[in-house]
Amino acid sequence: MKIASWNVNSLRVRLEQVLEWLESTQVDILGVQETKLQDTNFPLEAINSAGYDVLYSGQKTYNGVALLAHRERVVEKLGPMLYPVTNLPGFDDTQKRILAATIGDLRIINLYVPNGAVPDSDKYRYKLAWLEALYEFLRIQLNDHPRMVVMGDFNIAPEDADVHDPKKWEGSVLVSPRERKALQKIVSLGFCDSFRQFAQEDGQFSWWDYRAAGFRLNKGLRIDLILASDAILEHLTGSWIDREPRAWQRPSDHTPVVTEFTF
DNA sequence: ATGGCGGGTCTAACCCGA
Repeated sequence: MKIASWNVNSLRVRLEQVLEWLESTQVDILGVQETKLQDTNFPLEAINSAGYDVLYSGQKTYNGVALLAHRERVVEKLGPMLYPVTNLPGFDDTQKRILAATIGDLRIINLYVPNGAVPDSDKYRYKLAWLEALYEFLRIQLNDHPRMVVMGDFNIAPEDADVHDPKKWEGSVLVSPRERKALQKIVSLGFCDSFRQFAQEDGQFSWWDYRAAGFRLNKGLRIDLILASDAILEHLTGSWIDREPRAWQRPSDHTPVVTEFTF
């Protein structure tokens, strides 16, 4: 089974790209971030017609997440998406950034972690508070669901190897020590960064700035991650970044990341 | 050092992202 995560930067603009990519890659479960759509405007029929069940939690203008599961390859074999969660428990937040669901005995969590603006700003403090609430949520969830995939736009590059120019980025938001520690704390609950479970070439990123020819010059960051819990570690068979959609006309600034499992 | 691109919507001397 192939599980993928893609920040599409407006599902309204990127819908055809998402459907084309799913058709060509045969990805089974996809977490989408930054739909930027109210639920009343969600393209439910188009996604259902493409063969996917979908859950979504959106708002106007900002944020918004969705979770797609292929009807024949996932839902009919393992079961429907159940027990959705769209908020971090105990964290008062109007921003739609999380969507969790259970498929069979697999708990899937799709995230759009706050950006954080600049270190020590209000948005940065919100990011750290959000990550702390996420830590508590995942700690509880792992007890009930040892088989778990946590994916999304983490807005954190875990290591300097995930940054095109670590010197230039040092201390900036997306790489600053406090947010990296918050991510490490979450991973330490019992996850691995699936991409790093396999030998990878240097300079592989999942986001490139639209400005200053970021993609052409490969000035990017790897901030889109798929974490796998220890209980499913043995089922990992591969993890990669598909750069192709970033080269398409009118692309998202993120490209999809994929992890494959034996189940 | 700055701004650059590309989404959004209150279409702007706009806001936001990463």
